[in-house]
Amino acid sequence: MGAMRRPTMTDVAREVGVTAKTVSRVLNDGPVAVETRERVLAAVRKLGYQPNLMARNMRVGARDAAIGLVIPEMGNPFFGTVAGGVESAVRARGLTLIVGSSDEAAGLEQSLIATFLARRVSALMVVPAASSDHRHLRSERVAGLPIVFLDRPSAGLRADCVVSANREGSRTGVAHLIVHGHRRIGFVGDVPASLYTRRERLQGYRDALDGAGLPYDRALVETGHDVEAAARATMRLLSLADPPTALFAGNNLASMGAVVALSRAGRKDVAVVGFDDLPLAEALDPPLTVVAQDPAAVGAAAAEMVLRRLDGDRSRARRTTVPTRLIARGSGELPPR
Amino acid sequence: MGAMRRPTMTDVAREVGVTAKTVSRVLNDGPVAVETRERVLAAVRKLGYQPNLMARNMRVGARDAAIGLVIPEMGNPFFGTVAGGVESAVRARGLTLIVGSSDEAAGLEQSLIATFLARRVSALMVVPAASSDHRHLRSERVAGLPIVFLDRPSAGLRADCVVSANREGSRTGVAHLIVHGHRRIGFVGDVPASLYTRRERLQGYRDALDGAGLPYDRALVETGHDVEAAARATMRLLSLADPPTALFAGNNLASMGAVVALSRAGRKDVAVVGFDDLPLAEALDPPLTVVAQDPAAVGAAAAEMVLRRLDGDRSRARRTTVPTRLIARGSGELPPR
DNA sequence: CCGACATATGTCAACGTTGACATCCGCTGT
DNA sequence: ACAGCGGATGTCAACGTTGACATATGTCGG
Repeated sequence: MGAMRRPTMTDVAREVGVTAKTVSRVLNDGPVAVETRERVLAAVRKLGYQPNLMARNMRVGARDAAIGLVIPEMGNPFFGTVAGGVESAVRARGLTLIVGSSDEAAGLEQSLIATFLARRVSALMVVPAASSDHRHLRSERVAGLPIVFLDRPSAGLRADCVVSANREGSRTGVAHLIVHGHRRIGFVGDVPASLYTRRERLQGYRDALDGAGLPYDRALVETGHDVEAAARATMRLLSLADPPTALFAGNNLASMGAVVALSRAGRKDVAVVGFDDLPLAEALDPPLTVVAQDPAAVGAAAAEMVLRRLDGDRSRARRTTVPTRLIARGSGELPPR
Repeated sequence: MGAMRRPTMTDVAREVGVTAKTVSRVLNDGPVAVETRERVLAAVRKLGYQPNLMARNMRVGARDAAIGLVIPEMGNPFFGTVAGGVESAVRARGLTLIVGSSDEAAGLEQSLIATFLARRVSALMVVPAASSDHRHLRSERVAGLPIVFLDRPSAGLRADCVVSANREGSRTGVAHLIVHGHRRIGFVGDVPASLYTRRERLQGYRDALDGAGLPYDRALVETGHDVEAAARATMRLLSLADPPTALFAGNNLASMGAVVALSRAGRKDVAVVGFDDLPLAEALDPPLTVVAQDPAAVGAAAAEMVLRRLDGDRSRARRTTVPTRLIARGSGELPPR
């Protein structure tokens, strides 16, 4: 018994002695005699028949009951949680979510989007890669395909988008450090500098400094995309001639890097506030104060938006902002020095 | 200009004044006059034509150039990293990975697999949900569809599978605690108790006890699937009449739970070894000793296996074990009491 | 007992693409 | 001049499914 062809409707039909159309009707709840229906179903089970969704979708011209989501990295729990939020919302409607990772590269993102489109997904959700451009999606939008961007807005395309309150959240976090007496506050941010979230959060940092009449010192702004790079960035800040007494970390990896670096350096006196919560934040010494995002809520909000669009909502593109929340645990309340 | 139909090959052909077949040839590098090719490509760009993969795949009868991966949870960085490992390996071959989450439910897993099959993926990779059964996939296997299981073996199906060295790794981790003088060691494990990784790791724990002639005390085995549940499990262990002096945590969430609980209880004297590394392990106080898995390697190994099968390898189903590595950082070397 | 009508099933074509094969053209060599 | 050839393009059918429409069979009222 070699590798055999997957059975088709016609095979099932032949087995029962009817036409493919009758099988089709059985499977689509059309009008079929009870007895026939049962024989067809029996044959379906016997042959292990599974309808070919591709052929079906092609015929009915419908889009696929799947929604494509593109995220920059699979391994980063932030995006994983976002995807989880999207999935539960989407699943509740009987739709399937298929996820792919762009590896933060515009080229991969575009080809991933192309394969999703070629698969005729019924909607597209995208966390844009750092330097991507979405002009190429204009024709899709015109053709009525719902497209929603998450965490970062689109470039070159008016479209729905759901983001965290980056600037406001950062301002609050940095202001918190200022209230506790800090005047030199380092910023450990994501890379590249052009990244939307990084720009917004840096802007919030500057807002807070401005609000307190403190100067903006470029020497206090460092960068690193992964944990180790962020740790090195932190070390550079600490070894400045006039080092910061507090750090603001611009995302989860930067927070980890800062925490790791301080721990290696044995510095428990440096105040830290991180953007985005960490699962072990409370177990650190001192426990980490954070500006918590709600990644699952970002995903869920974006999914709701997509579902509304699928239901025919044709209103203007809207930007939704998911609030952040300051959670004071200790590291952000340390006094200077 | 309303929502318009997506252009087909025929539309492009009409635009240029040739047949659809010629357009097809241009797009598939068939023999076409240079000048014709250029005019066709121009029309393709002008109309924003994108080939319909569904129709194409149906015609050529080929399976889709996509591989389906089912994981139990999107938000858990362990599975995210596994998926990342799979994706880089698969992408290197020009294949697309589509990921879905079963939410650790056998029913969802099965329907997710069904939608992948209906989309004619060319291979299936599955991290089985806790209590799933894969007999229903037998016909697919016979039909030559590569199926590889990750992290946990399949139930009711002989198939390739890639797992971590769970039992051996746990044995090593627990033996490490024993070497440092501990005789009462708590086990904080995953739930349900029937979960493969949980069983294997518990078995490794018992192996180590046996090896040292220590008794197995069921009161020392506690359980919790998420961080908070694991923290409560840890508290229960600590409040026993004859509490453990060390803890072995059976996965990343259990480790976090244990760490959080100890931190809340202000107990820095309890030794801990966790299965699976955590990004902040070294920044904890004391730094966390772990039996590190290599989730990306698990994903990569499974992907290699799938690619071999796709290349026609018809040899017997094989089980690959990815080794673990003990990383002593401090928490596992604390003395009893 | 006939026409109207409902129910069960069949026939055919079409969805967008490509494989198999046919045709058309211009060029070569003799 | 013409067979022979190779390159460019066209024609047709088929992939598996379902919509539109046709046909067969039975049921009922008058």
